[in-house]
Amino acid sequence: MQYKALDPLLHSQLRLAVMSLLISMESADFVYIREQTGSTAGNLSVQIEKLSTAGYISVEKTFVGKKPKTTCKITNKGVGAFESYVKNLQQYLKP
Amino acid sequence: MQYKALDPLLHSQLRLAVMSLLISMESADFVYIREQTGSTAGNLSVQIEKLSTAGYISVEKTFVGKKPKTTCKITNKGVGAFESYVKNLQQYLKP
DNA sequence: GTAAACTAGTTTATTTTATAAACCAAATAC
DNA sequence: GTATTTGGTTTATAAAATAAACTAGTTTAC
Repeated sequence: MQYKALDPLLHSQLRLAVMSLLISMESADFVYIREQTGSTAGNLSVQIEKLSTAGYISVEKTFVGKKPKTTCKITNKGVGAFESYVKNLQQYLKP
Repeated sequence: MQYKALDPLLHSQLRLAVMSLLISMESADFVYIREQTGSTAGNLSVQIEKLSTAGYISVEKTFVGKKPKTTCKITNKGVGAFESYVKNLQQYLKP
């Protein structure tokens, strides 16, 4: 079979966008990711939780002044998963 | 927002594989597509129906000898949709 | 100072999707 | 003839995405 399976965790528009953002920066906070992806907070919360559970990102919750702040970072595992997802996906895209 | 929406009809592993196959050949029949994509007949039947309803592919049912044969072709609309899907998706893939 | 609105999320419910299982009609194999 | 295979479709179930509702606290406007 020429079409390799695509990691279902990454084959989701929002989760892929989150990973795409995080792969190109050291870390990003919840609000920033929400703005960049144009997602709702609820949806983002769920998808971040999934990526975190899978070990693709790490999530840290702190306070900045009196406001809560959720900061996300991609993990080594996440980088690997993203890279092989992209590699597999390329098969589908080139004619 | 930097991440453009990905056509949900194409952002599905099996439907994308079907479109990927069809974009590089004049036509392909059901059995061939099932083999190449490694999908089950039931799943493929459903996804072909969706692509057909969307006007992304055309489906022709004939008989070869006494056996039924379902032949699929990508439409102009389908080519356009696939190309813009790939274009939008690239944003997510490059760091 | 207190009511209204806003921030930063989480949780729960609903809708949609993907997948699997069951089925059907005809053909071929035994 | 009946068992199996072929080429599918239909229906049921599982999983996912999304939206709506809610929480907990903060800031702003009177």
